[in-house]
Amino acid sequence: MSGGARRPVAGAAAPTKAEARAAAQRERILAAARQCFIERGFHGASMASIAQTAGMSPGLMYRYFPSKNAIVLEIIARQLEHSRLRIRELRGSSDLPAAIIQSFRKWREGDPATMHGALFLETSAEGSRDAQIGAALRSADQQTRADLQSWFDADARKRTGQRVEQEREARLILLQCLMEGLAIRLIREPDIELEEIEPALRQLTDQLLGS
Amino acid sequence: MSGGARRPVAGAAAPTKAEARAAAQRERILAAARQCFIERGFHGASMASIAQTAGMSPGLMYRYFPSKNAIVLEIIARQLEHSRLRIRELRGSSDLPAAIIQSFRKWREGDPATMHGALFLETSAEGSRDAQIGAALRSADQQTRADLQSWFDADARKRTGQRVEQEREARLILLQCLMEGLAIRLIREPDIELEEIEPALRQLTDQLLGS
Amino acid sequence: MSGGARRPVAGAAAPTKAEARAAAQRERILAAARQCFIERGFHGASMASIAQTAGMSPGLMYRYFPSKNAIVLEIIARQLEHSRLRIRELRGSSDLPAAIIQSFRKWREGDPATMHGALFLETSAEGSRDAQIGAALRSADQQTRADLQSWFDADARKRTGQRVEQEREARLILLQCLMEGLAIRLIREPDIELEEIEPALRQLTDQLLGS
Amino acid sequence: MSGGARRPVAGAAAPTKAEARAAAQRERILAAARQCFIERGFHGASMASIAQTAGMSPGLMYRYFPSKNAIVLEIIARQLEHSRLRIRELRGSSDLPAAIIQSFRKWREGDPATMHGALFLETSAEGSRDAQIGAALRSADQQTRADLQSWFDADARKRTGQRVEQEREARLILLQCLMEGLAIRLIREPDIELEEIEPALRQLTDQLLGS
DNA sequence: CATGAATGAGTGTTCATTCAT
DNA sequence: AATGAATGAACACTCATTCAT
Repeated sequence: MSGGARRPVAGAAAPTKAEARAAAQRERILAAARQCFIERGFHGASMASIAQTAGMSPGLMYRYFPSKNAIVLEIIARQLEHSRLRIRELRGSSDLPAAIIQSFRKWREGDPATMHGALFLETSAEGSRDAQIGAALRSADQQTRADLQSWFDADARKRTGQRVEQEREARLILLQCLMEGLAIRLIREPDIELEEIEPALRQLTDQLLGS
Repeated sequence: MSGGARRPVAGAAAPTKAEARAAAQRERILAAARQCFIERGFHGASMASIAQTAGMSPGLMYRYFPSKNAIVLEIIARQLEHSRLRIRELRGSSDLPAAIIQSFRKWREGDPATMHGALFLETSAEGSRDAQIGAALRSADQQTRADLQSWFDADARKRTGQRVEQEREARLILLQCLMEGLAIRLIREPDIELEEIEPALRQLTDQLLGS
Repeated sequence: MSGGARRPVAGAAAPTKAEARAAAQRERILAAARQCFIERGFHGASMASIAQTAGMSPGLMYRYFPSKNAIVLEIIARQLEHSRLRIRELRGSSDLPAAIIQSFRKWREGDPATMHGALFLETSAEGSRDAQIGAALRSADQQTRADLQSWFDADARKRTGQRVEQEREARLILLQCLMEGLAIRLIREPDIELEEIEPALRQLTDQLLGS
Repeated sequence: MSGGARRPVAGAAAPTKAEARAAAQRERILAAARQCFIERGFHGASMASIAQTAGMSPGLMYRYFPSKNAIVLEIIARQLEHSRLRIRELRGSSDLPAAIIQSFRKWREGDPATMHGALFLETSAEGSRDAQIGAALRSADQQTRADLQSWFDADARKRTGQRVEQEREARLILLQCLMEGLAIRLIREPDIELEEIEPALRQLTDQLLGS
């Protein structure tokens, strides 16, 4: 990004038409791949099926991605970024549990701007085997934790009398556990009524957050 | 053992030598498959690699399991059973958070009698695509929830002044979320110090359990 | 051919270049399969051997046929069609036996436009086990019978009673043909009523054995 | 068979108990193999299925036959012998067509003492590929021809020109039998001179087509 | 004599990847 | 830029054959 324009065009970072097209093609491929991965898994989805879903030939995909694995990695990276943005959105909210619930609700409705549950699970599993994915996961988790941290700091307005002053880190981790655990729950039991668990969730988050 | 009756006991379950050997072979295969599945995933592990790990020829495995899928299902079934037993063990404990921590500690040390994290994740992901696995998961979840239920009932000794009397179900779900979320956490961040989160976890479980 | 419209003809059946190539590939595969089936049988011929004979990779064949069985069925269908056409050719002939002899001569010389003997036998055998092949055989037999029927109708001209003393050997051979042909018939059409053909059979055997 | 007893037992050719048992085992295997071959074909039937049908272990079969192919060859040899005996039975009959019909009727009912149709076809097909089987077929055909020869000689009694108007269908069927039977003949005896059978064939077709 | 566990080469089939067009 | 035909090394699975018991 830094160090000058890659192509000698007027202006600093204006993409050429070709670059814009290439970017659009990449998006098409990634959208198709995401759909196929959700439906059949990373291993189960074939390049041919992704190509068909993207409406292009298998060969063309190799102009934009060097391998299937590269597509997987890019999908994972994007999903992690989406997850992080989703956490960030919660930060401004004054009613945390309601915001969490609302976020999960959108997520469960298949909002493509959020990480899909099956991909979340499969990515986590793959991360325990593939070093590259594992590193990406740890990095994303650190960032997410930092986001939650600043959120806690902002939210630590007047809160009184916690039974014990605990390590912030621990409470952060447990909040994350709660949310990811809920994610799995909703995959494995799609019929859970989110409204019904909201009060209990509120209680827990109150506890974690402080008062 | 040799030269006499093959079933010298009046009881019902004395296995013949052949049956014992067959059972041992099945165990060898399952142990090898578990290891390969952990290392490479359900789809990534080939029958050849499992056979090699088990120290036998590929063809021989088909004497004990009709297909690779049957092995996968058996692995999943056992892992689910182990998960359930692990929950049960916690029930008798007087110090719940400590027991949870202890359980997770054993689990993280790779105790083969507990469900492996990567398998847990991959099983959950696969369950969202494969109907048979999905059904097994839902069934196991119901049983686990029932176990937790009875545990709650037993533990509902004198507890006073909850801010709001909430639905039991919701609290059960959230406890499960917390634990499963912690499972994922430990896969994705193996360096988390369990002792450091114990106090906060205790706080949450107290909240969920009642007082 | 190049540079212009891909379908320059007003007619309906002008194939594109790609379609023509696909058709040619299918023919190459079928020709190779036919040869391999003749040499080694339906079950004895492997996809690898067919691919090698066709001068292509095994994987490529699956672009044109979904399975080995589909190739077998196509080969059988074509052979049945050829058989039927061969019967039809005879119809116009004024000298039937000469035409039959001529037809068999071409057939024995390996004319690939006629059904190969070994395939004929193996198809008949397989038809007694495989329902799909069995149905194809019965259907083809019905059509052939209908063709022969119309031939009879047209050919029922005046016939005079030759009574030439012929070589014994020839009559022996034909008796054997009759019996073995009847064997095939009864496999392919198990519902034939033997009583109903007895008089005609008697006539023929009298002719063969007799004065 | 000649040259003295193989084991130093009293008497010339009296089989020992062991030999008798071995012969019985061979029969069990052959009977099971015949059934399996009929149901699934030479290639489709596995040694395991034959062993199960015979009620013995796969390994034991190798004590009596060196290979699966040896079983196939023995089955074929026996079937050819049965065919020949069947022809012989016809010889004494005063009413040939009735005897043929009767023979085919028994055959179709699955008389295990006669060659099974599917085996007949498959054997004929296999004989065009396997030199050993081909030679066996040619040898058996020669013998059969010789049997028919003597039969002709004996049966050349006075025959009168019946000229009954018969069912068309029956004549159609027999024409088809004749042609298909000829097809088999030419595969099993490629040296047959078509010209030499033309006159007799003409006679038969005239009979079939004619008034 | 008899078993059946064990082998390993072979089967039909799939699929990531390449490349001539 | 784009195609899709082509490859070939997997894959899951089968089976004739062997051999320790």
